[in-house]
Formats: sequence, C-alpha cells, structure tokens
Amino acid sequence: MNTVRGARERARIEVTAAIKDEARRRLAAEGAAKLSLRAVARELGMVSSALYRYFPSRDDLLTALIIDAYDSLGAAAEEADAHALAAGAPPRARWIAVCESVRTWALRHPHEYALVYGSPVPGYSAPADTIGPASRVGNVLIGVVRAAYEGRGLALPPLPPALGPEADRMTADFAEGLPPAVVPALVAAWAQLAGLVSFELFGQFKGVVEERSAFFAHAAGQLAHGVGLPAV
Amino acid sequence: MNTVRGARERARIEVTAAIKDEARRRLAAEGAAKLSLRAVARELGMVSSALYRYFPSRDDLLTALIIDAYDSLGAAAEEADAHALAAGAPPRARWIAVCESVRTWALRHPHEYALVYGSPVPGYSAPADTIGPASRVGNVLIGVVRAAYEGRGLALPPLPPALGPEADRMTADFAEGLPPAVVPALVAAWAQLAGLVSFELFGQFKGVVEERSAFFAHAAGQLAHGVGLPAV
DNA sequence: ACCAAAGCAAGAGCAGTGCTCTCGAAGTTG
DNA sequence: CAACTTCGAGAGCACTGCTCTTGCTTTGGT
Repeated sequence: MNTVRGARERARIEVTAAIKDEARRRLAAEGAAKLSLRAVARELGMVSSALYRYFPSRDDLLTALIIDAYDSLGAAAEEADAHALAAGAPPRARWIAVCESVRTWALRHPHEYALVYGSPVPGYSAPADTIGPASRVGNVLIGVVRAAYEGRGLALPPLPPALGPEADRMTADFAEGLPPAVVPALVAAWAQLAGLVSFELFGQFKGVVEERSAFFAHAAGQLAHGVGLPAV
Repeated sequence: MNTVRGARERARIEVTAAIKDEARRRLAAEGAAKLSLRAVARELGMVSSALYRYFPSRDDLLTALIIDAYDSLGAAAEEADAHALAAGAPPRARWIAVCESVRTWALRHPHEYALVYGSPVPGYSAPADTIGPASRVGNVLIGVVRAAYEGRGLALPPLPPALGPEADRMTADFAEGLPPAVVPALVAAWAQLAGLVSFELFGQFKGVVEERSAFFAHAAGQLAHGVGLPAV
C-alpha cells in the first residue's frame, strides 16, 4: 500500500484535500447554508466547473465534510477516554471525560457539529458511508459502560418489560456482552448528551444558563448516573 | 379593538397570512434550505418583488415561521398538560404526557421542528421576538414540577455546591418558588428531551432504535426520574 | 518511442436565487 | 378633490449549482 502511483494520482489526492480544507474554512466562517462551490473554487484559483471533477455535487462535498467531522469528533472522544483510562480513572470519570470532550470539540467546531448533529441539510438521507464514523462516539461510551460492567461497578437501571425484546436486539446488534437493561439507557444518554451540547451551541441557553461549563459537568454526571455509573 | 380599518389593512393581514401559509407548505415539502421567496410568490400569483412589502428579507420570513412554530409547539405542550391535569394525572404522568406531545408534534411537523431546534440557518442570532414563544414548552415543564413540589411529591436531586449560585439565579429568573436544586436538572432535562426528539427526527436512530415509541416513553420516564418525579 | 485513451482545467451558458430600484395604479386621508 | 401613502409589476444586478464543449496533459499499452 501507499504505492506512489504517479503525479496525476498524487495531484488528485492533494487537490481533493485542498478543496476540503478550503470548504472547511468557509464552513467555519459562514456556515453550511452559505457554503458555495464557486467561492471555494475561486479561493483555490480554479474555475467552478473544475471542482466537479472532484465532487460531483455540492451535497457530495458536504457529505465528505460530514464524514470527516464524525471522524474528528470520534477521534477526540477516543483520545479523551484513552487519556482518562491511562490516568487510572474509574468508569464514571471516563464517562464524564468523554462527554466533556464532545462538548469541547463542538465548541471548537460549531459549524461542523451543526453539520452532523443539526438538522439535515437538503432533502437528503445520510449515505451509508457515514454510519461507520458516526458510531465512533457511541462505541466509546459503550466501552466505558462495558468496563464498568466487567469491573462489577455497574448499577443496572430499570427496564420496562415492553422494551425487553428491543433491548435484546440492540444488545446483540451493537453492544454485545452488556446486560440488555443498560443498553436503552445508554442510547438515550447519547442522544441526551447531544441535546445538551446542541442547546448550548445553538443559543437555546441564552438567558437561561450562564455558567455553561459547570452546568454541563453537572449534567454529564447525571447522565452517568442514568446509565448506572453512580457517584462513589 | 378589532376595528375594521379599511380594505388596505385587511388585505395586508390576509396577504401576510397567505404568504406564511404557502411558505409553511413549501417548508414541509422541501425543507428550510430550499425555501425560496420566488417560489412562494409564484405560487401566490404575485411577483417576487411584491413579497418584499411584507417581509423585508428571506430571513425575516423564516423568523416569522420560527415564531409560529414555537407557538404551535408550545400550545401543543400546554394542551397536553391541561388534558392530563383534567384527567387527574399525577405530576409524573403529566411530565410524560408533555414529553410525548413534543415528540408527536415534532413527528408531525419535522421541518418546523428542525427550524427551531436544529442548526440555526444563516449567520444568525435569534431575534428577541422569539424568546417569548420559545419558552412556552419550558414553562409547561416548570409548571409540572412546581405542582409536584407543592404536592410534596418532588424528590430533590443532588446539586454540587459549585452550581449553587447559578441555580439560585436560574430560580429567581424563571422558576420562582421552586427549590434551586431542581432547576438545573429541569433545564438539563429540557435539553435532553430535545436531544431525544432530534435524534429520532434527524435519522440518528436509524439502525439503532427500532421501537421508537416504546423507547421514547421509557426515556421520558427516566427524564422524569431525573428531575425528581420518581415512579409510584 | 509512439499514439490512442483517459483525466483534466477552462469557458460559455442555463435556470434559478435574493434583493434593489423605478414607475404607474390604487387606496387613504386632509 | 388633492396630497400622500401603499402596493404590484417589471427590469436588472450579482450570485448560485450544474452541464456541456473545447482543447491540453498525463497515462498505459503496443
């Protein structure tokens, strides 16, 4: 692998990266709604039609940015967890560290966060390529809970009987080895985490929450409690 | 009031309403990103420039739709709570009923929900006119918790000392009469509720949660627990 | 080493957009 | 009735995503 296939292929990779970089820059500056292919091309010194050799449409460019954003966020979460783990943190502290890393990443890349967890852009349905990167954060959270479970430090949340089969299916599909009762709570906590971050990022806390960091830390702790990682 | 001020004024009101109606229709059909002033005007048999007599810009039209959406959602939540209250439901059941009503409204008006709780559209900062309607759902939730508190049915969640002053400020600002410890939990629950609905609506649960209704009901119950409305 | 095939940038062009300006017709008010 | 305001229509500007055609450059097989 990594074979040097010639100038052409190398140029294509570089140009593709340059386009994505410039697009990300304009995304950060003006938001997804105003991201224009022509402006990106102009900034790169090429003509707009040339850009279509690399991305067949504006939505394809956005999809590429979405995948990169998922990957970047996923990497941040994984790194935060690895750090906490290396520091000997117990599962609850790891959980909170991951939540904080998601929030920090979102505050640093607001438009990219909006791209992945905000309203989907056009008619649009997420291409299959996105589901892999999209699940990285979820997998980190699953890993933390699994560690708690294997360390006998997991308090099982209640599960209504009506949700039993669904919990079993979820567990088999993407959380093998965990007790089914915790899986719905875990998925809910993931969505709730996104809700907290989105509200802060999208201005819904304006005039409501002022001490955002302290508030978030508290909420992340409550989230941990909800999935069975009680304080001390 | 309701004085008939002449044909002109009446026409203005009717045309404004017609524009919003048509815009809402196109919003539901194609989403906010593709909502075009010209298309709305065309559908109404008027020329695009005439529309600017009623809304000075596209964003102003969107803002009007946002306010209406907040009001519609708020009314749905208030009605759901009133129904539950009239049926003699205890606070916990009222809480869940309100959560369900938000989800139901969102599923019925996905694009309008995305407009208010999704990523903000342009460069954007929410105009002041939106904050009133925006808080109606929150006020309903506050009312439910207040009823529980006054009925001695509220279990106070823990509050870290670091968040004490902020909790006091929040309580004084928009939740007077409630014990400060519950207010941050309440705000967090509100954001988390939006996270649950957004994830379902924006396709984040695709391949993850199948029994969406049962899952949501469970999560809403957990949310109730988190704000101090325990089961039975 | 040559030459056809493929990849590429550029330009023109289409249909559509938000928004501005001007002009004449209509309604409102003294 | 006259002065004034409001409105719809049309033309026009700068911009968008996207397509198509035209030549040039790189590539890969003979």
